[in-house]
Amino acid sequence: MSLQDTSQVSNCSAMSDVLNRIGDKWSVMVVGMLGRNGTLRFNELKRMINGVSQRMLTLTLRNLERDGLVTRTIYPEVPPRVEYSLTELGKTLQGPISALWDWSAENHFAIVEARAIYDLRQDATAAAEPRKIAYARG
Amino acid sequence: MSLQDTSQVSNCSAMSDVLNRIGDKWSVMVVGMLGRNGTLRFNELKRMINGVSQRMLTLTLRNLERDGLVTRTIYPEVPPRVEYSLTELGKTLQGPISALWDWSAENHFAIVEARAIYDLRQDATAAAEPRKIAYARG
DNA sequence: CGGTATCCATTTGGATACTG
DNA sequence: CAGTATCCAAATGGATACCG
Repeated sequence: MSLQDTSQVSNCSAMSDVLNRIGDKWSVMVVGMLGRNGTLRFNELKRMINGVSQRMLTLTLRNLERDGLVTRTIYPEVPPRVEYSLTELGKTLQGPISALWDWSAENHFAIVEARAIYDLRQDATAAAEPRKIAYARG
Repeated sequence: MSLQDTSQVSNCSAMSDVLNRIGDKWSVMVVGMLGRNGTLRFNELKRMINGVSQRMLTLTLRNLERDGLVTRTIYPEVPPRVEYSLTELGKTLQGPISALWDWSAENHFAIVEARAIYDLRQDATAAAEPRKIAYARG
């Protein structure tokens, strides 16, 4: 099976399944952070990932652990310490995620701009229309 | 500003914003399909993307159009024909998306496997535990 | 510190019916 | 063909309180 073959319509369900996990915002953030920093504690991650709630971070980490992308190490101390890092599999995901991250950094402004233009157009055409539904059943 | 600099904590909100759009399943699928096939009609996309509803495909395409990633061309015929393709900006997203797609194809099985193992462990430890809550308020 | 449990508002998205 | 509109069930996720 050649490598180029991945461009076929097949694997659509695999992609779909994978995306359900790593396609979500928090997962990408966690992998990104762990990729850069190697090992992080729960609250370190929480502080670094802007806006994540404790609940969501916990869920995200559990799912990543379940999928074999992240390891969780508990140190039985008081107060407890739990450290997270990427597995070997998780590290291979770093490349694709980084690419996405870089793309975001490079093109975020273009997107924001495109949105503004699109919205202006919508407003303009909406205003140009002769008031759509009024008078119905009058 | 050097390219390596994107590895800083900054751009977290840009990434977050971008992920809200392209991090969702259907968007990735649409960009993937349009990237491969160049130009596609609405129902062609619908048939190629397994499981997408008409509603979701419409919403996804509108959002991608709004973000400047996809163009929408209407041909005033009967029956109507509407064609979608990637913009230049959209094409630059192809690289990152392809990388993710290839990664999915390569590692899907490893993930499924990891899940199975994780779930087995959970079941095992659950069974090993001495019945957690019972007798409370007895 | 690193969680879990519960509640509840909001969002999401499929199903269905209708339209130019 | 390519949508739009509406309804409604289910999933999502924040807030809060409590625990080892």
